[in-house]
Amino acid sequence: MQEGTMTKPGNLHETGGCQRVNTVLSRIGDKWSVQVIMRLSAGSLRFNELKREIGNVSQKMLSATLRGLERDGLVTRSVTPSVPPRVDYALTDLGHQLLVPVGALGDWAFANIDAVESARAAFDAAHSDAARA
Amino acid sequence: MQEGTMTKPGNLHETGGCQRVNTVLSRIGDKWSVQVIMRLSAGSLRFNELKREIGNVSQKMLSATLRGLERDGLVTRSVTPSVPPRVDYALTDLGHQLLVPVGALGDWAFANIDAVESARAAFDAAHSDAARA
DNA sequence: CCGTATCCCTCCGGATACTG
DNA sequence: CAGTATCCGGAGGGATACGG
Repeated sequence: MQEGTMTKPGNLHETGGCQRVNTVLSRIGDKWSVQVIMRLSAGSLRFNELKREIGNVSQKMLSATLRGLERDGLVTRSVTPSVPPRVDYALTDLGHQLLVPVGALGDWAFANIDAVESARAAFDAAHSDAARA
Repeated sequence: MQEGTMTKPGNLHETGGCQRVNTVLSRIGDKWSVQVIMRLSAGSLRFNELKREIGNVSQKMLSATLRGLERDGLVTRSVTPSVPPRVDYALTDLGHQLLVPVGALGDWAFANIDAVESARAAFDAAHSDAARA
């Protein structure tokens, strides 16, 4: 982490910055955005290809997620007006750049998921101690 | 991003891994976790210190967030049974390690927030074109 | 001081059906 | 194929009041 940005106590009083950054974090945290970004990292995909790959996502949420990502300038939506219509989604430069920190986070999560899950198990066990000495 | 983990197409079929990783991403994405982790990066804080620093968080959400982080093994909760009671929260090793990728993401967000916001403005303008030629 | 409990309301997200 | 529209349940999250 760098000291010169939002992590320094000196500018934490600038709450506006935290709020704005939070809007980006919220997008990362929502249920499908990361999945979509990951799938598109290999190249552009059509709507139903995306839907098939992710598997358990509804059309509603997929289109909503894609619209959100498009709105944020992270993916492009290319319509080919043929019959049947064809729509391709791809990452923008910004989207590819986002892939770097998101990938780092994903790698951390992947590396530490066992630690987190065992911590959860321990915590839950310690707090359901209706049965103990 | 590394090729060897969850980002490789070869193991995307292992949906269980994605699901598990998603639980961690959800914690990052929730409204207060990142703020708390950031504040605790400088050292331990008491409940109301934390609450005051963040400012607009309710007790309910702060305690819920802290319990979640504690459950995941990211923060510790130290009770000093005095009168009045004193409770200190601090990052665990795992929490400090998480700070690295989270900081990277925060830095990305901070660096690109302008691009994202202008993309949003452009998108919104293009889609509220009830008034045009 | 440090929470928990309750109420209440909004938004997320799934299922289904329909349109271009 | 690529969505939109509608309905609906449930989780998220704020305000307030109360307990240890």
